[in-house]
Amino acid sequence: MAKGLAEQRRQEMIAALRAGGHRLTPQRLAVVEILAESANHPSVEQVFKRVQRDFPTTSLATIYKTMSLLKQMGQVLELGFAHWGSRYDGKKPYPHPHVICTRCGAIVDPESPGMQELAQQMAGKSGFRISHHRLDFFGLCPRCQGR
Amino acid sequence: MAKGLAEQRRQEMIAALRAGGHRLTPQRLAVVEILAESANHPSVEQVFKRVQRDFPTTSLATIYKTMSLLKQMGQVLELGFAHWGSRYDGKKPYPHPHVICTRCGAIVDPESPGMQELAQQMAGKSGFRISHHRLDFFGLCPRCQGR
DNA sequence: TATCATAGGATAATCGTTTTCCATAGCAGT
DNA sequence: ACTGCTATGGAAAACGATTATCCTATGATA
Repeated sequence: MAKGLAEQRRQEMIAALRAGGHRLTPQRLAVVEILAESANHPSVEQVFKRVQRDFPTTSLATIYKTMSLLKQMGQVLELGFAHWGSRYDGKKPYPHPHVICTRCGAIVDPESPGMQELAQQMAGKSGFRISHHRLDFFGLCPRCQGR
Repeated sequence: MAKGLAEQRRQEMIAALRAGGHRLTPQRLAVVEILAESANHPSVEQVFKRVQRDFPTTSLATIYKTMSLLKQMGQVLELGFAHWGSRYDGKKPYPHPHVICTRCGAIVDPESPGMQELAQQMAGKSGFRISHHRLDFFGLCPRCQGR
């Protein structure tokens, strides 16, 4: 929403790239800018097409590589789905709830009340008609914590 | 846990197949039995290997088809992941929280306190060391609700 | 500006899943 | 039980998103 937020995120991502010793190529800067600005959780394909507007020779592989790089630096959040492609969040690269339309694929961020809300309550807030949901926690099980 | 629960789920799945006008083939019955009994959220590959013990000529496609059928009848819950294969829950085929080990792939069902718990709290209960989590709601957005 | 490792581009490879096509076998109805 | 219709199983090809490969080009430093 706020213009300054996108700019701030852009700077943060660029700083992270610099700090990691990565090169600031035009393609990377383009991806960063798109991720910092888009509130619609874009797909790789969508980012690809937008980058192509400025750099027509860009390869899809470059987008994937850049996404992967930003992700492992914690600068983008990947929303991976099993049957459709992944979606990316560069504005809030930390875990937070999402409401997803199974028909058009729209993804919105409900204002997170602290995560201790019920599914039904979230449905009301977003105006979505919730059919089902998914709540996953990732980490190491007791057996695996011993390295 | 209880022996009777698996048997009950098996009966329910068979009844659902009958009600849907689907044939009770040996392969389907084998898949149903495995899903009703396994508490470890098996993958397609795991189900496949177990069915093969009884029916060596079984095809992987058959398992996929059967899983898909049971899923669309609401008799199994699919836990789809973007980068690894899907996992299936035939014991509790309705949305509920899962705790997943990112190292060994173990999946356990924490006793669901009503879903209004924080990630940190769930970590304590399961003994897992949570690194990140995922909370998704699926449904129709306002624009799509108008068919 | 010269150097050199890193990054980009094009394409092939990967992998879980789906589709295709035909032979087989459930499951009525006789 | 027997027959016949149609859904289902089996084998392999197709699929689609993502990843790897390989070579050239280009940032970043001195």
